[in-house]
Amino acid sequence: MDAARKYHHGNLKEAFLKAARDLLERDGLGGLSLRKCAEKVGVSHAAPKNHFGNIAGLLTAMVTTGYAELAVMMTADANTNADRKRRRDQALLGYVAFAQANPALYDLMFSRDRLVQDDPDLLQQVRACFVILADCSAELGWHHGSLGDKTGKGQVAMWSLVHGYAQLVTAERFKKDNMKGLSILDILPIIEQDGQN
Amino acid sequence: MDAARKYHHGNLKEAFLKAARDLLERDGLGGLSLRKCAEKVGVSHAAPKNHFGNIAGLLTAMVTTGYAELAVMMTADANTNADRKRRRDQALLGYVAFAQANPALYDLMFSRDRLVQDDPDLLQQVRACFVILADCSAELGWHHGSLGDKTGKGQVAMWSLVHGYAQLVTAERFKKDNMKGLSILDILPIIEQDGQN
DNA sequence: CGGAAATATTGACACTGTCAATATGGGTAA
DNA sequence: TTACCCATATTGACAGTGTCAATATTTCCG
Repeated sequence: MDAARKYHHGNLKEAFLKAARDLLERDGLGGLSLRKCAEKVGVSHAAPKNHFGNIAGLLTAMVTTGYAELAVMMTADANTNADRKRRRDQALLGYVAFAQANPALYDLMFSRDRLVQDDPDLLQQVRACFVILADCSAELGWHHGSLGDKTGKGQVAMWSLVHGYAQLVTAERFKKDNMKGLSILDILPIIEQDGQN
Repeated sequence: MDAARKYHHGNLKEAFLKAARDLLERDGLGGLSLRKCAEKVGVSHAAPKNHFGNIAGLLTAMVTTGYAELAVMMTADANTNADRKRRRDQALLGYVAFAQANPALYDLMFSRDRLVQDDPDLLQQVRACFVILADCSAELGWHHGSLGDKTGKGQVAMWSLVHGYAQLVTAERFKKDNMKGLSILDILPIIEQDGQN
């Protein structure tokens, strides 16, 4: 049997995820609904019940794929770049690029009340992204020159900085006034020690 | 005429803001609706139309008061503290304290699709908060020891760091694993130069 | 005092997520 | 093949939502 043609529709789950993603980026979170997705896919309005349970399940699944894509964006050319520092820069640029390419999805990825926060798949993908960022922070000389960071300060600082920057740079409200075209690499040297840059 | 007793209800606008605030922190954004607010206040379901237009107007007004409160939290003891550095620390602690005390509101304050983003009152309060943060960043020695920051790097970095930290520390998802009880002042020294701390 | 304006109510509408009941087709064991 | 079970999809219904037009009530002001 063809795996892509089982039963009525075939791969309805992925079709729903794609439809939801399209609607999200086109009309924003407010323009996304289960019934619109169902119409877009061409099934009845209650079809997603079996696959996602409720709308929080659909959004959580979509967000989970978002974290997976984010990890890919951060490690895209990890092989081609032998230089560790350049790899770190590319990871941070990839992070911001993902947020800018998918602003509504990125916002939803940090939503506090639309997702199933303890979903195992979601947590796994989130941790994968955090590990990559932790590697980035390991490149920096914390504690005023002494390498190594056993307290986690550096990881929290890196996570905070890049997430805060991504959130601000993708917000319509701050685009004109404050960001001034600064890239994440422009402000990164501030948290580096000893003039490495 | 008593200003608090005009017409049917009297100060319906503020009553709605208070009801919305209560519902938001109690039940989250998903549990907040115009009709619940109306029932809580004791008026009909279409009453807020005259004062806020639509629900985006109500949320925007509520968020605007949130920014005003945030500014107060950052400058609460600006007079009692003569030391500039301690004032800065108190401002950052106040910022995070506000986010932790009002997690749902803080999240809504950075929402991208539930607010009237170009509301003049909202923008004014946002800018007031940014000015305070800019003052905080002016305390730091950017550009590797040279004081002064004409590019805005420092302001963007400060805004990104404290917002990212506040967002992460108020997210259920990250509370256990990663934050490890670090305060904003713990990670702040990382973006300071020349071992000022 | 009387009209105008602000404010609140009522009723209706389309839209939403969710659920129970039902229908349909695939997979599998006899 | 046949018969059954289960996954999957449909239908219909329901309560809840924001929004609007029409209407009613109160206050304000000339």
